[in-house]
Amino acid sequence: MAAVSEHILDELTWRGLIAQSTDLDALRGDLDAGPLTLYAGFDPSAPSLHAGNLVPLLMLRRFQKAGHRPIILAGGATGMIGDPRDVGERTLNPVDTVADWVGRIRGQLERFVDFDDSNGPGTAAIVVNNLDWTGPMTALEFLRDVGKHFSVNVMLARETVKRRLDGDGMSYTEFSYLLLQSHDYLHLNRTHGARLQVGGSDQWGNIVGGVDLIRKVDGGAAHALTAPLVTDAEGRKFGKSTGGGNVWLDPERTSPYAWYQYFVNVGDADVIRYLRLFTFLSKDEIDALEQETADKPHLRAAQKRLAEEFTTLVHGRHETDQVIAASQALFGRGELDALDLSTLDSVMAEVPTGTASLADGPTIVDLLVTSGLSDSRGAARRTVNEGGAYVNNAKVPDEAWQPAQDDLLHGKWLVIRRGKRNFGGIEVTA
RNA sequence: GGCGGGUUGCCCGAGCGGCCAAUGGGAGCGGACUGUAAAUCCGUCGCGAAAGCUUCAGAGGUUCGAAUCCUCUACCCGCCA
Repeated sequence: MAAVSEHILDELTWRGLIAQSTDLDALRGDLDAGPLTLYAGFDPSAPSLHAGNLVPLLMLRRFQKAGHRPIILAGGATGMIGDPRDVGERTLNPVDTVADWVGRIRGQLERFVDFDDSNGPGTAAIVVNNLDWTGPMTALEFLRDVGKHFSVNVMLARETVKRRLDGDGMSYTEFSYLLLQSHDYLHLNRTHGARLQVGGSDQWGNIVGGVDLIRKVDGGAAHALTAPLVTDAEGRKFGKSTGGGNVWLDPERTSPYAWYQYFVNVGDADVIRYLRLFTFLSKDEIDALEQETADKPHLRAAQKRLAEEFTTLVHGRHETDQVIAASQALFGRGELDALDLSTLDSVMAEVPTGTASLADGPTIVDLLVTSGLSDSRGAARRTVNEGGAYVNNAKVPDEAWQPAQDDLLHGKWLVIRRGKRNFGGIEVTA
């Protein structure tokens, strides 16, 4: 606990979390006047949040720790419309799918803030769903009370809209997204006194739309603050650079072990920035890790710390201890057959596994597929022929290779590896 | 409602009756180098051991033979009403 509390805006600044904002001095004044209510919205565009969503979510958490009140908005209404993106018109998701996803995401969101006043009086978080106030609204109300305040001229000037008009075009539905989100801000401003909305920088236009609406309709002053979109040093969208696909919060989609491994593998050029964005470590701690990365990069101290902190935040301390132990067992210098059975069992619990029987005479190709390390037998054969297949850390160069009783660790496990760092297991049954 | 253009593998994008499982790029994957990093280089990249099988929005059809031609359906784009 820092003795002298740093101003939240100063902290966000050194963390690199402020991309765009309305008048920061005015915001600072409001923040200093007492607990400020702020919100961020999360649309159910998938059945789970992914790592990138955590930037604004943790931002709410940071504000709460600084004595302010966060509102988490689950986009049950906006999720049925879809925020326009550059690549083209979205396909509408079925209503019951959206409802299902809202429920799942809401459960994930709730884990990152406190719902009591443990961070100070008036800081208890609340969760809302914009479907609750958007759903009952009639089309006429929407057009008269909300639509009337928006100039199509201005809307057409938005970057995303311009790009879309140059490309595939855009439906009226997506074009209207801005109005829904703007109305959310107005609603939360009226009902909960929300005076700040935060989000990723891609949300800037939507957020400012709400600020303008509040001013026009109620004459109120509200603030906007966005965080930069997280990309790696190559400018690639965060979460897309390793293994393809997103890094999900849902442990069924991205196991805690995979999550940990993803962050252990972050490049030197990104790791310090990620520490600032995704952890609550102090500036001094991060600076020290930066120095260590510069001096002894091979130790990967910053990566390990990032992975540990971030995994703990998302999956809890217990899971994190498990995956760290598993990672050490698999990537450490020790021999796999030196692991005792209970350790090996718990390591295998963290990686993808399958079962096989020696009586069936499985080959290395079968093992790669049933462990889940290879998508198809063809891919598995390729891996073997490329010299990327290992059993118990010994290279298997022949696709016809079959395990023998002697190969089993503790009489039951085969540790399969594809490439340098993809581990899986086979539990051998009689 | 009318006319015209489009829908290709994870993404972008060639192909325009056989030589197409389908050029090219990106991503992904494996190897070398290293530090479970980056950059670079090499290889690979529908399923199948193979014969072969299933793909080019969907459904039919023409043909010895279709991603390529015809018909209908869905969706997208543009112009006109």
